[in-house]
Amino acid sequence: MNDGDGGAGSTAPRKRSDARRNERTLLDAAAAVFVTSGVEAPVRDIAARAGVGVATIYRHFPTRADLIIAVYRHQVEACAEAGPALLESSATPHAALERWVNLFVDFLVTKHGLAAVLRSDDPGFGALHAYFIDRLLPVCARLLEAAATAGEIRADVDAYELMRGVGNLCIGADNDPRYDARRLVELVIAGLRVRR
Amino acid sequence: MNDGDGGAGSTAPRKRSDARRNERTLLDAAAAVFVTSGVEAPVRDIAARAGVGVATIYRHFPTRADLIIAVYRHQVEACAEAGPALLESSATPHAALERWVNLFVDFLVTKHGLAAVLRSDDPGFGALHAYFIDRLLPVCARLLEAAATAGEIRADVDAYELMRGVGNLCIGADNDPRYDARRLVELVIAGLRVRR
DNA sequence: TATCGTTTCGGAACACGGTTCCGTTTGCTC
DNA sequence: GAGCAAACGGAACCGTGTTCCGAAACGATA
Repeated sequence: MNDGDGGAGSTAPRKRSDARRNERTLLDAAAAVFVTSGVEAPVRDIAARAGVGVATIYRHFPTRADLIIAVYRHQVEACAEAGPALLESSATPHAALERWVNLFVDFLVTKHGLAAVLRSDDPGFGALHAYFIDRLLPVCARLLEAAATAGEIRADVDAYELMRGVGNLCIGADNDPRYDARRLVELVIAGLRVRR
Repeated sequence: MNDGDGGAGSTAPRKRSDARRNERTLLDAAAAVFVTSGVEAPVRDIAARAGVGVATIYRHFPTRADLIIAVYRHQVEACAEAGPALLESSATPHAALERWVNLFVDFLVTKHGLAAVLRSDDPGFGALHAYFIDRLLPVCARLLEAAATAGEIRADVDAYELMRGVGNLCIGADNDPRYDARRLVELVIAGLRVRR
């Protein structure tokens, strides 16, 4: 949470320089390994890539979830911020919702194995699940609400359920040419529409 | 495939009695353990429950997928056979499709962890994936085709993609009270309908 | 029923990945 | 430069899947 150099200037003891350097190195290494081997790549691989010992990973990122969060934080933030922007720039709330969901799906399917781990009941990934929910659920809820208010979609859809469902649909969407998650998600979005 | 007592009387050397007994015992034990601990329960747990050594499991079921298949074969068969029956007994092909998909979903969500393993890219589960596809895909395709012919749904939906999507939606549907896979699947089915 | 060859068994051993521990090193402060 | 705390690295530990091999059980034969 606190990287040691910014902060509110309160009780942050500023980390040692090698610690900060390693943290950065680890993030880069993890990002690289995630691209080639997926987010479930062995910890040792990431450590080797970064040229550090495995314990250093655990020291900086107590759970694997923390590491994944740190690696993708920027992109998740961008996705979260895109919500309101899309709502403003789109012709209709439904269009905004659709575009936002596509953004989310594109993010998930390009990160090998991320969707699979997002819903994992493994307590080790609880933090990851929580982060995504905390950050994106309100955005999704806002879009849903706007579309429902505009009478474009059913009012009985729960944002959590939708996000969870979309996340699930993205699982394994890489490495299977016969399966296109985007099409299925599109089907769900179509199912949301009120029948006229 | 061949349990050693039936067969075409060709080259089946009839297995030893203890082997047959253990196979049955293992199936029962696995079924029991799957109910309480899910299909990803440790091999040792299943062996212990059956009162046999771990090697005995591997001897009878070379991969975990083979064991899972054997345990659920009856139910999968029943699901497959329900397809044509529903098509005949339902008012419309679309109704039959909906009911069949619900059957499939009910099956998946009541088997802890099965959906998660069904789509797994782990080669060890390839046989499981293949079995489900082999057995159920034609049934699903038939229902889709009938509904499409009747003009009730889009004609551009691929059966594989639908099954895969439905399977994905069922992942983790147990142990999360906020997530109801049935509702999401319903949304997909609704999305299939042609807009009038 | 006693013997023997073969099948099957059981558990130890191995492989592999996550996680923790501890002696050593490094950076910071004085 | 000395002292101290933070941080490090890699060995060790643990749980799980998988394989190996000596022992036991089976069933045919005499």
